[in-house]
Amino acid sequence: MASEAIENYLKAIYSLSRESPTGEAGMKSIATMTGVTVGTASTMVKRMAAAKLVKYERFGGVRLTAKGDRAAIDVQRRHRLIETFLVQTLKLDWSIVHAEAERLEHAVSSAVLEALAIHLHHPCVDPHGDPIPDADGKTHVGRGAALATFAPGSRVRVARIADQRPAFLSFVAEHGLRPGAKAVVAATGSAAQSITVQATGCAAVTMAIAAAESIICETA
Amino acid sequence: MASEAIENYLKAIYSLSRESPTGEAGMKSIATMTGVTVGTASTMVKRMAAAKLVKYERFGGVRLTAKGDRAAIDVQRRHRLIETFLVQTLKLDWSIVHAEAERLEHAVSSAVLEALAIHLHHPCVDPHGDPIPDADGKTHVGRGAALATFAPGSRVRVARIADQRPAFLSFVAEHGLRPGAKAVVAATGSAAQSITVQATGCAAVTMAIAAAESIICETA
DNA sequence: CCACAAAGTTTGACGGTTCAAACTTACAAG
DNA sequence: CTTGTAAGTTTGAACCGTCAAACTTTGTGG
Repeated sequence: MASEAIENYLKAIYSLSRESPTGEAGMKSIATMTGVTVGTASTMVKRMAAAKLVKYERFGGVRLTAKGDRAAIDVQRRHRLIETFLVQTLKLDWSIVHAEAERLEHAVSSAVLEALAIHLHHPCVDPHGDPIPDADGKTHVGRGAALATFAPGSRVRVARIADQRPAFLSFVAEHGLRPGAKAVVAATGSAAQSITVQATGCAAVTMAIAAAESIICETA
Repeated sequence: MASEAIENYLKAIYSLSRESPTGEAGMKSIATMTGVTVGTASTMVKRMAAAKLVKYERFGGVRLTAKGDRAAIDVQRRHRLIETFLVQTLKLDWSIVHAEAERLEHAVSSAVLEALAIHLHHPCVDPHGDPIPDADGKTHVGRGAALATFAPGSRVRVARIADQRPAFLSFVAEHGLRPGAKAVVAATGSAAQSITVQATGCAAVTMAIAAAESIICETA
């Protein structure tokens, strides 16, 4: 249906508008996220508007239509199921599957996708703890807050890592902070903008508050 | 490396030149096989020649270079491993996996491909019995002759089905003639251009000699 | 309220892949 | 040896996705 390029714009607009207070995405950020110049993003968004995937007006923000939203969620389902498959079935490393899934997500038909879902027993989160929308596009929302918000002494369970960069994922895994792991917040140094945390069975690690923003936890 | 389009031309030229006495492919057949006009094929072959993937001169036949040959075999390996995966791991139907693999073969990286090979225990034939080249591009050749060439009374083992059309594959499967199955040639009607064969545990079936050309067997 | 920076738009161009249609070559049959 | 046909080539145009660069709008600090 939508071309590979369009699917990438959909993903970008989806995630940008999700974390914007206005619920709209700007051209600059769309361009940055898709790795393209602002002019290109502008051109493509206009094309997407013609295809009724987004709504926007000149110099105003970009917002997905219901159709665009559904399409974006579809891509997300494909992406996350593929990541799960790559880690679980093919035993590929957690830290690299994001890039691989990025290429494959545009090539899986829905027949293959559903067979994949069956093979994996309909998982509801991917290896990073991100929720996988079901075939109807509904997502089972997980609660949780950034590790940065917990007070010293808190016992937490890691739910999700909200940063796909391989180096960060390797760092996190190395210190035992994968989704599902239990940990204790040892100390928070507000002066040093840092937080120290110890996962069960691992050495304590100190990281910047900014990094801890990407580690989503629940009270254990 | 090579674009998706180019990979498709490579596959076409590879298989056409393989079954041509001269070892060369014609523009018309390349165009037909890739589903494109002759003019387009001509244009693209010229481009491939510039990229040293094929050798050809105006109004002469097209032949793969060593580099093109290697690239074509690579695509074939990807295609066949994916087909095997779709049938074996995802339990998709034998008769439809060809089309699915056609879309996926351009999106699997070599990391994913090798992980797939390991997961499948390095199979050497795909679900149709076609040999899967190894990572170095070497193919373990299987002997065998068309079912059409066996005399009445011959006991055979089906080795390979050399026709990917879903209807044909369904027909073959329905009569128990999947790769690996044992069968007996009951009769050959040279006047009716037909052959009757019975797979172990199935009813006998009569088909045209032309159809039996696509069923490759070995003496059992 | 003005000027300037940041964001957004437009335009012209390019590479890749495709088509239709006009044209050329090769070759076999008479 | 001519000629008709099948095969092949070329050309001009289109669409997609992209860029660079010129331009316009918005909104904010002084």
